[in-house]
Amino acid sequence: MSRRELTPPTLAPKTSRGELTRQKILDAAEREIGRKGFAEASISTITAEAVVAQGTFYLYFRSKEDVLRELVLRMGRRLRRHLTLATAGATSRLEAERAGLLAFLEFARANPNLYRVVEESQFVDPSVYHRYYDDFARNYRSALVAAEGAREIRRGNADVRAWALMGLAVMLGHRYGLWETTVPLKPVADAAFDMIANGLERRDDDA
Amino acid sequence: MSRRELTPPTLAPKTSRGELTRQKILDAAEREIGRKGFAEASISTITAEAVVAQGTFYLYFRSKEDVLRELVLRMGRRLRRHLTLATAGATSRLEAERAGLLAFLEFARANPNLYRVVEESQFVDPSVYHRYYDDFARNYRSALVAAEGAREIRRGNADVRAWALMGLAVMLGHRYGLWETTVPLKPVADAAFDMIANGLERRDDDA
DNA sequence: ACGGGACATGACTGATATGTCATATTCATT
DNA sequence: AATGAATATGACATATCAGTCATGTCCCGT
Repeated sequence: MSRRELTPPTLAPKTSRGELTRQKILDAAEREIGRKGFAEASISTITAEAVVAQGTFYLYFRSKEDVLRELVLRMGRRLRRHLTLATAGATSRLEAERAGLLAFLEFARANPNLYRVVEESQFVDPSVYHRYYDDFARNYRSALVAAEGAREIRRGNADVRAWALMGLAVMLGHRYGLWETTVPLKPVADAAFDMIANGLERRDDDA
Repeated sequence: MSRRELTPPTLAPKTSRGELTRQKILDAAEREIGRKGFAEASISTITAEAVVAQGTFYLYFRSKEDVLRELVLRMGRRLRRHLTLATAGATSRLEAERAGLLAFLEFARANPNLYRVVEESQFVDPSVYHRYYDDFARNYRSALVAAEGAREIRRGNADVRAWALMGLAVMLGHRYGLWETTVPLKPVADAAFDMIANGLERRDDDA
């Protein structure tokens, strides 16, 4: 499809009016792609939804792929902010884990379109998708390593753990955030957290 | 795109020659879609890869979506067989868990194309994707419930656990099966299993 | 060895979407 | 109120692709 990366002809808006239009297009794209998927959402659908002309699109984006990349970054920023706020009061790594998991599920349910857009980016531009998760994984990893150092959690492979925990959250977000949109999220997060914290293996404490 | 479901004109092959051609097309589609993604893989690309004429495609499939559905089913069958064999010798649920996880990662690394096809089905036909995971989840759930009954594992929400474990495996399969294709899988599976079985929380046993 | 159902071909049509471009409008600045 | 840079328009040329169809080949059963 699009090959060259050199010389962005216009791209970044120079006035607040331009910035506003760019945002309108991004918002429309989020809705359109989230609803109908990347393939079905055409540039003309998006610009119609944004109430701008087709040509206007190419003032700010080089292609449909380009918008999607931008949307993945947007999702990363928003989710990060949301999780930071949600885990701010946590007094330990495990408390942060419990709160973060619930917050993630709530975020997924509140932002189904963005959620789908990120998942779809995997097939449109694997490198942004990769980077998206890598960023989260890096943070996650450091948090786990720190908690190990503070003797809050058992020692283990922090990398594998970080990715495993992300996968767990993503699937639950899918299932209970996008599919089963009515079941209460708290019990789900609690049940998952129980497994994360205590494991499946039976011990002597419980009957 | 395609709307009506009634009256399949030909579809199912009546001779072994036909069945062979159908398989050639399915194999080609698996490679093409796995490599280039659903959008980029055109019918003509697929038939070229399969070395049959374009029209032949429509003897056995109604659309590109149709092939994808078939490929998801194929993945389900193959993976199920693989996991059944891998966990056959396990003497407990947790042993099955450990073996199954490793087997899954190995399967993902050995079948990257099928793996991607399944993930992409999510955006082409959410219902098959949903069903695919639902089938696995149902089995998983019963296994967990049975293990609870046999007092092998702690009691808990089997549904949430099943989906959480699937998500964990899927993400690790992605990361260590498709992205990091050289790191040994055994340690990854072991590390993940350790978290699943024992949890993150520190206990009195370990120093 | 021939009749007929199954299978196979590939050129062609219609529909749709992308990205361009000549032209028009806005608006801050002078 | 004139200027020009930034922004906006929408018709259109171009490309691509899905699905059809008239025609032809294979091969089993008799």
